[in-house]
Amino acid sequence: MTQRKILVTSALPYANGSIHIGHLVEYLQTDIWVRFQKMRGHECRYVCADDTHGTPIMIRARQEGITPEALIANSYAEHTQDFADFEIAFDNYSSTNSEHNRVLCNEISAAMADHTEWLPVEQAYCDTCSMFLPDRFVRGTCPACGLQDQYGDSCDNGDTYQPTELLDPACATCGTAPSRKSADHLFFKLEPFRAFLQEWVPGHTQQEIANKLQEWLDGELRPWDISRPEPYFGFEIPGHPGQYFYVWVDAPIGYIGATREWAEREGRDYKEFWQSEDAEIYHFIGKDIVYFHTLFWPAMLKGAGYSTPSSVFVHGFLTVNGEKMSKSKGTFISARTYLDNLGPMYLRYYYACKLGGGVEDIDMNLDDFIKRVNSDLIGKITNVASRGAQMLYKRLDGQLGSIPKNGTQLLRDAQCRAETIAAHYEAREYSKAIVQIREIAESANRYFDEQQPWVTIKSDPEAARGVMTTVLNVFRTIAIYLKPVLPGYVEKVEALFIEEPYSWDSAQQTLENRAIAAYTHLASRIEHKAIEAIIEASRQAPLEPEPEPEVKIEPIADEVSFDEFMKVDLRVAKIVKAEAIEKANKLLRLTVDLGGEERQIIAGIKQAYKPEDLVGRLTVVVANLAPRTMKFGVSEGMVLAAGEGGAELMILSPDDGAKPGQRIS
RNA sequence: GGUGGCUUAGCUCAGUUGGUUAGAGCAACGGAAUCAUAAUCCGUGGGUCCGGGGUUCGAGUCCCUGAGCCACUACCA
Repeated sequence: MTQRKILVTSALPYANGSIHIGHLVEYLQTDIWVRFQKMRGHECRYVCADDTHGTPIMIRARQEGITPEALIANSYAEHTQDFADFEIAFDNYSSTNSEHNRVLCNEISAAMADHTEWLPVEQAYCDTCSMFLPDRFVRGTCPACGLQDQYGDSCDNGDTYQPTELLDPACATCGTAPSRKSADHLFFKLEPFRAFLQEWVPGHTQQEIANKLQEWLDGELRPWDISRPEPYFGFEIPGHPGQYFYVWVDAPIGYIGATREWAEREGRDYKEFWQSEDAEIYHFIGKDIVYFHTLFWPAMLKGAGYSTPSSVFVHGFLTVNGEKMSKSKGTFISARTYLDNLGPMYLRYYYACKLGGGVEDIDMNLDDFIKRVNSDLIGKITNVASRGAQMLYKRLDGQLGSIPKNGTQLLRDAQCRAETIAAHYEAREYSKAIVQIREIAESANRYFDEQQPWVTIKSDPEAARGVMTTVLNVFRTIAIYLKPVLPGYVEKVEALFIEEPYSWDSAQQTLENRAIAAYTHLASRIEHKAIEAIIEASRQAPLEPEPEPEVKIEPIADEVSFDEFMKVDLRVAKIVKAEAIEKANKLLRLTVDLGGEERQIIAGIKQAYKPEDLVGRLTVVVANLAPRTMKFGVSEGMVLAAGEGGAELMILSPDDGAKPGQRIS
């Protein structure tokens, strides 16, 4: 077989949070694939890095009173430790905030110069917040139709416009009127790559993904804004002080940066992988970042004269017990919490059992997790070694004999599966590989039972030795097939047989007439209490992990005079009718009594309140707000509520005694 | 509402381009075994393949339609 040269990446974890078992689906899927390729004798390099730039890192560091550099250093230490403890073996784990990466960003943007251009963008700028306001952060009146309080780029009637054309614009955060400020932004022109992408996508992504991408490719490919003005934590663009590369530019370039760092350390050239016909490049990613990896990224590489990915492998998300990971249910499990209670092999084995080559979500049912591991990995697989090796060591001097006639077929059957299993690994159909492996273990257990060596050892020890020799050779074959999934476990197997690290071809050898080492315990069952401890610890874990910070406390708005305040007419209202708007995800249609007058109000509180729970309640509404025409009718007021939105919304209630229609002042 | 995806045994999942009687593991039940850190083996039961229609000699598989769930997206004045 010719040796392939393969570069593999996993998506870069953001330096603003801990690794959790959802992330691990990807890193374990990738690690298994890489280990498999290495066992096959190919040159396969696995690189990754912390993704360190962008606004959230900047804000978080500010909150913690440390520099962004200190923040990402902490994250780096934590992430690399978690990965190492899960037996994830990177050839290099870097950081996007490295000098290598900065140099590459500059080189690549220079190489792409024909495809990029600086265009002045007049953008809203908030002096209070000292930042440019993205479209969504500006609200105002539509210049085309006069609708009030619209987003910065389009209104509900479908008119589109520039944020700067908006009448009465206001910063969505602090409410002050933004000024207009012009800044140059760097744009990457994607449209010229349409033909390339049309051709590239189908052969380099999974079918499902290609279908989805076709939607995008059928539409307009707008230029991509790839710079951000300061303040921004990232790489400043050469020759453009105060301008930074957008985080989604330097993140994927981080793949190259990590390769370059590795190459330098090893005395190699990163171009062997990134500017060569001979090498293959594979990106493992989650389905949430398909867009960046299959449109912008290949186009960027193409434009800058680099190799484009051989394939982008997309996987689904992890659910736990059939639903999204949840902090309150204790299923938001960090890598560290898991490791505090269980060894990495169990999760590696379980994910391997569940993973296929598609983009479907996988579910980790904790009950199933325990059963699957205990019955397959311990009961079936490890038991083969345990019952064979212990008897041989204790009662037959630990000496393997020859494979007897009754064992040749069994062993040959196990060995013959090598290419089938290899094909499954190659196609990332790990669950199918595991099924094969489990079948081998079953056949070995069956053989052991049929031959009854525990009986024959008394009358014909050499017959028993032959059975043990067969069973242990079969087990050894299983271990070789399992090595990409369970590297730590298989190291113990290599020690048991006193051998060098296995390659895929090792499965074709037969061990006869030689000694084995004393059997050491390979794996224990998962105890229920370990799972309970994990759940309990996850429930109590600090609420730090995933998305942005926590509760955002907005700055107090600018002072208003009493007269100005009195312009807002707040009234006690009684909700007399409430119904869900079928076609909307978040909206309820309320009818409120304002003391003799009934109004219809459309409120975005569907996810937080059931209509029937609202009927009869008193609450507070803005009564003199201009009516707003929506898709589902006119909303004649606004119900006041606090909270982050979604299900996290709390509407206001007056104390007992308030009457509908009374003014609040 | 739009787009894409999913729905097969109590649980987790296989089911090639349509082709005998729809499979596996776990769980359940019955039995055997006692070498193995309670681990094994044999057997049994268990299914409206989400519902409805259609194409076909033949549909879990293809087409239409409905429902439920998931993701992205729109609606929060």
